[in-house]
Amino acid sequence: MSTIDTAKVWSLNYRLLVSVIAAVAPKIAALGLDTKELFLLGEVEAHPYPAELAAVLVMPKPTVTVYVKRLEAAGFLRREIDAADLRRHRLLVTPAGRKALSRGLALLSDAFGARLERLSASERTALQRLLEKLA
Amino acid sequence: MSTIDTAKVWSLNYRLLVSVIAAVAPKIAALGLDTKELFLLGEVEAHPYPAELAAVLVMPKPTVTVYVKRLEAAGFLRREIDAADLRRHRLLVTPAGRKALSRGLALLSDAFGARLERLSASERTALQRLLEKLA
DNA sequence: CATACTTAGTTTAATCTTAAACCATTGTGG
DNA sequence: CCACAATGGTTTAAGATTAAACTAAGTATG
Repeated sequence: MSTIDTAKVWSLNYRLLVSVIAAVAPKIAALGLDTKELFLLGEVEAHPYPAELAAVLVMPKPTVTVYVKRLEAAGFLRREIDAADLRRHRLLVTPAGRKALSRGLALLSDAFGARLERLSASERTALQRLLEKLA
Repeated sequence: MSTIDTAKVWSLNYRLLVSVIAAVAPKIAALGLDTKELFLLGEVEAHPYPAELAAVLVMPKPTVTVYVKRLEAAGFLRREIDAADLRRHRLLVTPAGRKALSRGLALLSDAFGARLERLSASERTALQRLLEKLA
């Protein structure tokens, strides 16, 4: 595959993601969540500290600070100072946060599902397998 | 695959893109280009009008205005008023723009190359075809 | 223990992005 | 023709994002 084609595949993939996410954004917003807040909330259980979230989500620390503040204000997150290390803020998803998270993920899933209807069943299976190989 | 898993696959895919792009961004910047400017420049030949670019790249018109201005200032793009419709600005990639574009795409291609090496040649072709259908 | 070094998270200030309103031109129905 | 809606593009002003500098806490070294 040529250089140009390789780059094209990825910019296609990128555009696909951006457009599907843009399409669900309003519905996610209705849950009281911004799309990126949703992604962040989805990683809190696995990575309960802001510094870890910044690393995993590939975003700068100040951005995490802002999102965590908003999620906390919205009641989707709580924070506790880690007794063992007073610098660290352990984050906890509240029940309301868990509910919003699962609804948000369902919306995302639906949105991608709709797009996937352009493909046949076997094509969908193939795509999923390819993405899993890459991710 | 459950709802949650579907969403997870796509958010993983999203993160993959973001992190690889973040990794090449400095090299692309050395060409005098921002990543998004590169994506835009790459579509100018196929879609030579700002309104079309906004639609294809899933970005608001004012954003296109800004990027086009910068690309023009950098000498990568020229614009002509369309004789047939005085509202339209036809965009043209300059030789310098073409050079920067192909270098930028090569950088992107290198960065994604490692990932794509996980796939066979035929799998890569299949992936491209599937993404084209979806995007 | 001091001193210097690293890490967690925040603040501030600058930059990037974009919604809303705008102007100019073109298309259209009466 | 002539309102009037639609389209292409820009401006402005507000909001989102983030680099740089900072505070506070922990770690390591002599």
